[in-house]
Amino acid sequence: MGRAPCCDKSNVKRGPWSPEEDAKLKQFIEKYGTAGNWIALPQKAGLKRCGKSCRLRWVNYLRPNIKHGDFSDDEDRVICSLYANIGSRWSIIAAQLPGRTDNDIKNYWNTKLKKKLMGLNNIIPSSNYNQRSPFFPSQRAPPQPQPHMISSLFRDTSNAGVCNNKNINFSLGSNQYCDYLQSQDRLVNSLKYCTLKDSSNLLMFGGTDVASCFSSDGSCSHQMRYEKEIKKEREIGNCNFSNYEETHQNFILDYGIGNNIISQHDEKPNHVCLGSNTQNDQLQYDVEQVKQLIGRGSGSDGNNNNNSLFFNDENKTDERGMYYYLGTHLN
DNA sequence: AAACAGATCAACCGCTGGAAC
DNA sequence: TGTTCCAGCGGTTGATCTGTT
Repeated sequence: MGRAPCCDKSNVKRGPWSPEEDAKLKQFIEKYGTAGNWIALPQKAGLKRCGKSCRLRWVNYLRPNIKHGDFSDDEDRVICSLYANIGSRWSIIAAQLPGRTDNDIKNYWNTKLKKKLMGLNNIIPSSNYNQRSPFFPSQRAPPQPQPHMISSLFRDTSNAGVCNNKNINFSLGSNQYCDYLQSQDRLVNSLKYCTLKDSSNLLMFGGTDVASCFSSDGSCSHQMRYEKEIKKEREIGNCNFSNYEETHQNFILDYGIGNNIISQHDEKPNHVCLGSNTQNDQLQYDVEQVKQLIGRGSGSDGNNNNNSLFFNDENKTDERGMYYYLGTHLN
């Protein structure tokens, strides 16, 4: 049994709003507010519209101080930086840009900014353009700017010592990628490359293999995960990854499948946990060790560039058959 | 000038989470 | 604790605009 519809769809007007409707809605809200009930508002305001439609019209168009068009370079940077960090959470991004709506930013990203970045950013290996994704073999991987690629646009080479900064934040995550790993019951060097840092010293994971798991909508993002979400994912047994406890300088990086999310970060402040299928299988390092284990790579971003750092504890990564690359674009 | 293709963006849809009961 | 309702969110659609042939 589905939910009851929010309004009688046969009795409400749809499509573009007329100036008269705009005026009615604006006048009503300015006089009475929304009274916390959008569903009841259209009837009170004398509008033959769905409450949702009214809300959307107000929020995206009629609300005071709305800005449209002409995004500044600064706004571009904010959008890109936030997208690199949190992905397509447009309402959060919009909250950082006064006067901009989530809808506007979403449209701007999808129609202009994404293409602009594609044009500027040559990180996307050209060989990938006509290559089927190894993770989604049946799907031609469309070139999409990925967060780690975007970050590289904002690199600050003066931060070359980012890995020595205490604010290192490891992040890896992509629902599609996780779903894939889970459904295939397969770990494919889940940690591939960690490309870049931006001015906030954020390290984002990405790289050739991960970047090639594009979904058609480009939503294969490598997002920083918040504790709330981690908990949720733990609860549903999904795999996902990172957490950053600023208070304790903790970093947890978990590539596991199923019920293998590490949960002991509160117990071991200043530790980095990599992996695991079981807690015994974890690789644990304190922050100082991590600093020492990060070295320069010799070309492993899939683009034949000598531009990666790597996190490499040979004793342990060998037995696990993987390395941890921290790719950067340091020249 | 007409036809077509691609770009744009306002609006819609379905889902989710939280509040109220 | 379970159910219902609603606001808000992100993805998608489709009408319109703009550029190209």
